[in-house]
Amino acid sequence: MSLRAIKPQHETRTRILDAAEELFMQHGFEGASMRMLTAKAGVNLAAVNYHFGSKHALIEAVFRRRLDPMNVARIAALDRLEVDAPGRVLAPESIIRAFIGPGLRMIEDAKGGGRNFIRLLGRTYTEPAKSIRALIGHLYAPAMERYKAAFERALPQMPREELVWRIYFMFGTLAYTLAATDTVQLIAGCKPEDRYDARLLEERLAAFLTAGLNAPLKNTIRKAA
Amino acid sequence: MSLRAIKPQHETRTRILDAAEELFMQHGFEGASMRMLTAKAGVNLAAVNYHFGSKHALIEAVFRRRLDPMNVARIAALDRLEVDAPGRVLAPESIIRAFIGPGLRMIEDAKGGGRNFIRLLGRTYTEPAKSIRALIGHLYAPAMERYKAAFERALPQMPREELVWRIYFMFGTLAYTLAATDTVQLIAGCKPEDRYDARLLEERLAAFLTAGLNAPLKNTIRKAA
DNA sequence: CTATCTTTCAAACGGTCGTTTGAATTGCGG
DNA sequence: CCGCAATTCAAACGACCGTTTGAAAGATAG
Repeated sequence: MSLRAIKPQHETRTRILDAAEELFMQHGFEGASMRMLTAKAGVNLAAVNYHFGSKHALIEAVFRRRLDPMNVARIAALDRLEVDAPGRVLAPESIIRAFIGPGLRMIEDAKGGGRNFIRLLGRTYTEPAKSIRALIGHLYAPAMERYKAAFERALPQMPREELVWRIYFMFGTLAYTLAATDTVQLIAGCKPEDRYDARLLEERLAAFLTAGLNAPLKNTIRKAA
Repeated sequence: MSLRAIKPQHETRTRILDAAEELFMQHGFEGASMRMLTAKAGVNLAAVNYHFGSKHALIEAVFRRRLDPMNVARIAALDRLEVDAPGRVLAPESIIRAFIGPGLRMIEDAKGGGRNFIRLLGRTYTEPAKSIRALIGHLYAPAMERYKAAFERALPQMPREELVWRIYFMFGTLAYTLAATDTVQLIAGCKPEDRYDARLLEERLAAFLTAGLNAPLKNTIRKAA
């Protein structure tokens, strides 16, 4: 009934979340101030505290908005694998692809904030603030449990302790790869337009991680210490 | 000539560096304030600006103190490999071990700040502040060049672009592994006392990274996109 | 002991932080 | 059109930030 187009019920909330996603990624949680953030969103300084309660609650909301659906998708992908091959043992590579797929698909969302979020997420695994690490761990827990169990079923001959470490290494590689923008000059040798070709990146990652996960078990591993 | 033991020429500098190393690791560069830092070091608030000039210069000094010798050790380890096997092609695993060795050895320095530093360093690869990422990249550049060349010589049949990515993945795994303290509950299944058994960790990492680096080259990799 | 240079110290600087407040504005069912 | 609730707004709050200052204290050489 007005000149302006429909005003969504919580447009202000969304504008704040979008601005926060980008600024947290660029400057970190402490480096991005409420004044920066509300200015970018085009809302009043007090709006964050009104709609979210505090800066910390805003951080939490930024993660929940994207991470919850992403982990739902991860679990769904694993479900699909198990339904399609009932009773059979899954190939480790399939499980790896099911896990990294949703993350890489979000990176293709170039203009939307999806790419920003993925980079922010990668950063956050090594965030100093304990409360934030705890939040991330909490949001990840359900998917993590499912995948850990799937890997254990797919690799019954591997010692549990070694498997936990290898899952950990895979997780680290993924996190770091997604977090890095132009972190190290190392990547200089690669064409910029390839950096976010999710299809190519998925192939490269899947090959690397699968080989790492299936690395031969030297007898020294259990013997040492 | 006094009651107190010898007062090293720059004891204050050292105390500040040690405190900064630990607090930067715990709270991040922005989260650790000058007041925290000087209180922990037991020096006056103005001491940092007097001895280093600014907080940023202190951050730089913290990195230089440990990173320079570490990269010297890395290059020396590679030199030793090449001298011991003149003319022969190095095994990729040897190169990997030469690179991760100095980092893992520093982690064994439990009571000293070495372990703190390694964890701080792992965090910093994904640091939002551009100036800090640039500093790290700069300090790493010489060692990085040498190792990249060594991998190219050791794996002449691998496409350069794919090799760059795999080096990148290895770097990420290492960084993340060292950075993580108790980041994700994932690691819950592993005995705490094993977490920093550098010998065990080196074996696990070397096996994982070597397998990933040598992963089979699917023909899809170059074809896609 | 004196003179000179280095280092330490308490205090304050201007600025920015996250948050709160109370009034103004808006949207909407009656 | 009115009344009420939800939202926006400008302004201010106290706290903490990194840095600077100028005087006090310590070390050193003649």
